[in-house]
Amino acid sequence: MRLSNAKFVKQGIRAVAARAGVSTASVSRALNNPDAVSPSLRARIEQAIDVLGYIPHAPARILSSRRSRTLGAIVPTIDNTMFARGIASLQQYLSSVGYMLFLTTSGYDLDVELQQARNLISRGVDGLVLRGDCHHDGLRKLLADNAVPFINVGIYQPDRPYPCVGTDNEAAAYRAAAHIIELGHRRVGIVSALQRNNDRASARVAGFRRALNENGIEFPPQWHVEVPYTLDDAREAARYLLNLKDRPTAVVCGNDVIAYGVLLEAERDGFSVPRDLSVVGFDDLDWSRHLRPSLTTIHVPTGETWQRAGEYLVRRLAGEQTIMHREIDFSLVVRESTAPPPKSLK
Amino acid sequence: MRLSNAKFVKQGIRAVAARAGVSTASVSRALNNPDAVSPSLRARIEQAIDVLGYIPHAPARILSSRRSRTLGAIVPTIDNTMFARGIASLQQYLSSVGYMLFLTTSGYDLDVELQQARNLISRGVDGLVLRGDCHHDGLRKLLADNAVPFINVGIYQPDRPYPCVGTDNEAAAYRAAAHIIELGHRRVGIVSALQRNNDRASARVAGFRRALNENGIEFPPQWHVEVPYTLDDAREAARYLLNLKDRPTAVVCGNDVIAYGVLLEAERDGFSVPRDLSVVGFDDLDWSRHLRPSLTTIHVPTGETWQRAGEYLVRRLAGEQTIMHREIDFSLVVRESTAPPPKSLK
DNA sequence: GCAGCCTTTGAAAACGGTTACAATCTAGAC
DNA sequence: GTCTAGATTGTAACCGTTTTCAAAGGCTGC
Repeated sequence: MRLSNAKFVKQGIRAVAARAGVSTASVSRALNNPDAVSPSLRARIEQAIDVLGYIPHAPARILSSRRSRTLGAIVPTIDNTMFARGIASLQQYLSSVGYMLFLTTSGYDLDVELQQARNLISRGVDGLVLRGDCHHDGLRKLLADNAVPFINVGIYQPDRPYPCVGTDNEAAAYRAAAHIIELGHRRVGIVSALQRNNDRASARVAGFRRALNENGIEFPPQWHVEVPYTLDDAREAARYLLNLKDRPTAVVCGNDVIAYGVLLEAERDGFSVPRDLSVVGFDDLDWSRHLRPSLTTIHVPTGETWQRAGEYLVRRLAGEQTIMHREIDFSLVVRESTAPPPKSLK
Repeated sequence: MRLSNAKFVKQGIRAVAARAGVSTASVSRALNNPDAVSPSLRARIEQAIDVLGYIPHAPARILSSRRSRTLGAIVPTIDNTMFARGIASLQQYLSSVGYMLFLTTSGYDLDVELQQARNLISRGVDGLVLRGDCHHDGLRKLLADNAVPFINVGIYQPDRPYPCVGTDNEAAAYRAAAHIIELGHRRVGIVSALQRNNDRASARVAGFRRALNENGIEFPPQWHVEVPYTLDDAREAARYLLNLKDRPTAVVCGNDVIAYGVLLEAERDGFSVPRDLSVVGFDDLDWSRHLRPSLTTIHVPTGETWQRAGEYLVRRLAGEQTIMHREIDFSLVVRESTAPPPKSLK
């Protein structure tokens, strides 16, 4: 049997309304648009809310209003300083504007990414933050079909029809390699992250290679190694490169973790950096300037990048003007790990 | 005007039902409890879902069923390897059992933590994962009032009436200090994390001190320094300790990042570790074994800890038997950064 | 004192699912 | 062939909000 008598309502907005002697509509208004109710009513409602310890039920709110004030983010993994950093900034920004963040991970698997996107859309997110522009076709269709705003973060691709914000990885990598070349190196190895399903990693490799090409530098294929995101793998790659009978005098790395691994292994094998070998990283993690030798690397403002991604979506959802492609500047930070090549190997 | 003719329903479960020629109840059943509908019906429904690209609307589902299959987690920050690790494990586990995770951060602020909890409860989470047992009184009340299951992770407190899972930080710290004492050190400095609103950090300090006390070792107050979670601060603390005219011969650290800072600064100031100074860390981060000298530290199985926290809540929500206090074993990992004290300073 | 306009408030219909309950159908027991 | 228990399906109320629409109330200017 349905109880229609308000006195019996024990919780929810109806209880607040009953207690304050107003309608549910007024309570809702007092919550969402305080200026729309008279001060006296508002005071009564606020008191009732306090007394009852009323907490609005977000799912009901979302169901009714068709807006969740929640964004979704899909990153390959949060167990990577760069992503953790970015997510932290994004979350902080979103919470400052009253939004929440639903965070999921894909493990660099495009199918999983699609699945997670479906999940998030099902959850009612207002928009999606994605990493890079390497996605499943089904994901693009899904986003289009459901009219979900999204942005690709960590890349800069002004020619593509999708919104993005990030640094131009290709150009940054080019800059890193150019630095090495300017120092006089002609024998340059590359240790990159895995390129599969990782357009950021591939763009960096492309940048390295373009710099070598444009300077007429030969690049034997065995001087390029791909490794996962662990120190052990990076060390192994370094060991391999350094023990080649025709070894490179410099190594450009896909990220700082790899560079650190190369640094460690070089020292272990008796090479002095930068005297015998120059090493360049990419990302400029916190500890890179503390290393001995400190690491020459590309500084990428991760926090800013992710915050801007959030800003883009929030503004778009508010119907404001937005910029589709936003470039975030990188910078080359020259520290101790790079120097001219040893005379003997020049 | 209300459209009652099913043919006009364009989306949602009613559209699927119309297309498959069944009731919404059957569609719901096919989705949530496939065995409850006949195979033929199920097939028809699944086909309709496919054709329409139907995605269930989670908020409606939550509203109606009063269950969200979502947990909330509040951590101080995700910009800390240990938390990132833990969250990653938790999330992976939850997704394997069909749960989602709402992640928020408190920045070590109890008021913010309370606010975030309110936020998460409002979002309809089925349970909450909290860090430690240092909470706002309002949070305890909130959890009790709303009957929200929760668990304190990263600590082990069998005497408290709240569920928890984690290592016994006090005992682990005791073990670390005992190792130093066993090596013969009598002059031991402590560089801990900030203890304010961080019961994990305080428990570690307590463990260090108990070990010193029980061995009758004097501990001048100026040998204890507290620092935030950055390399710079740790280095500054080390500089201070090492330049004391009466300097310690060993430093036990609240975590590996601090220990790394101490290592760096010691080397910079011309001290050789472990010959002139022994250093012990806590956490055993990935890179700790790669350092030179590699770091003696307490290994804490973070991933397992957080996964168990998830398991606890999931089981509890399923009405299964659960263990309220679960201890996760730590272990002392002895590496190169510890040795007997120099004879001259013994 | 009254018409007309704004502001404030309330009644009730959505929003998109789940689920209690009832209705129907099937098969086995007698 | 009838009866009954069990399996399958449908009907419709309900979850807790928002929001449309209309009604009521308060002012202004005449």
